[in-house]
Amino acid sequence: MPSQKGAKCEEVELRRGPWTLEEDTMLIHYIARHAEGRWNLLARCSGLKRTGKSCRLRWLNYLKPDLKRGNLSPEEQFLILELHSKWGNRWSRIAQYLPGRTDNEIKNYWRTRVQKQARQLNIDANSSIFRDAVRCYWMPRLLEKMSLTSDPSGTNPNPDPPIPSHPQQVVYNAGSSDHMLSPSNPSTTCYGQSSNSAELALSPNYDDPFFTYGLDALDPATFPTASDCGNDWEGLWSMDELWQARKQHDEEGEGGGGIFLQ
DNA sequence: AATCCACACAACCGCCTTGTT
DNA sequence: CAACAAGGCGGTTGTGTGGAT
Repeated sequence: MPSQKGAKCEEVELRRGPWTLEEDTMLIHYIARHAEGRWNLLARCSGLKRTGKSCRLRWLNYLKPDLKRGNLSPEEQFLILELHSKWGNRWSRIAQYLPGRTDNEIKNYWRTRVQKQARQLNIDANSSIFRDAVRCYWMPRLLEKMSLTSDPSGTNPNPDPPIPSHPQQVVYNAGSSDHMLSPSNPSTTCYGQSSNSAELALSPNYDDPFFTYGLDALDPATFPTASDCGNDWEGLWSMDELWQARKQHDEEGEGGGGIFLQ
C-alpha cells in the first residue's frame, strides 16, 4: 500500500468510473486555487486518484462553470447540422460555435439522434442522400421550430433557451416572409437571401465565412408542420416522409432532380 | 411486479499533434 | 533533429433510467 505521504512521485492505484461528489469538489477547489491546465501535475498534486486526462475530461465536460445543461435548442441543433455538413466529425471545432456546449455533448447528440435516423432509413449518415434529407426536411423543421419558439404571442409552451452569443449568434427573423436569417452583428451567422436562389437553394456557400444558405428558396410551408408529424424524433422528421422521399429519389435516379438536389 | 429494451450521456481508450528539452 | 511528455480529439464503451411489454 503506497502511503499518501509523498504520493507526488509514487504510483497510486488509479480510480476509474463515475466521479464522486467528493472528487468533483476536490477538483473544483484545486482548479480554483491553481487554475486549469497542467492536468498530470493536477492529478498528482490534488490528491485525486485519477489520470490527468480523466481530470481534464471531467472538468471540461461537466464541472466547468459556464457549461449549459439541458436540451439543445433548435438554434443549436440547426448549427450542429449546418456545421457538421461543412466539417464532418470535427466535434471540438463545431463546439466552438456553441458556447457552453462540449464536443462530447455534440458528438453524443449526433450519434443518438442524427445517426439513429440514418440507421432507421438504412442510409449511411455520411451519404449525400442523407445530407440532402437533412437539408430538405430536418433543417427547415428546425427553422420552423425556431420561429415558433420565438413566437411573440407568448403562446409557446417552451420558453426560449438562451441563444448562443459568442462567437456566433443565430438570429432568425420569425416575422419575415422569406424565412431568412439575417446578421445583427459581425459575428452573427447569416443565412441570407441568395441572388441565385436556385443555385444556392440547398448548398451552403463555403467561401462565405458564415456560409450562407439560400433558405428563402426552401419554403417551409411546403413541408408538413411539426404538429403534422407523428412521434418521430422531436416531431421534426416523419419517417413516412423520409421513406417517401427516398423512394422518390431512387425512382428518379441520382441526376433526376426530385427533392434530393444534387 | 418483473423483465426487456432503447436511449442518453458520462467516461475511457488510443491515436495524433504540439511543445519542450 | 530526436525523444519524450502533455494535451487534444474522435471513436467507442459502460451504465443509469424510463418506457413498453
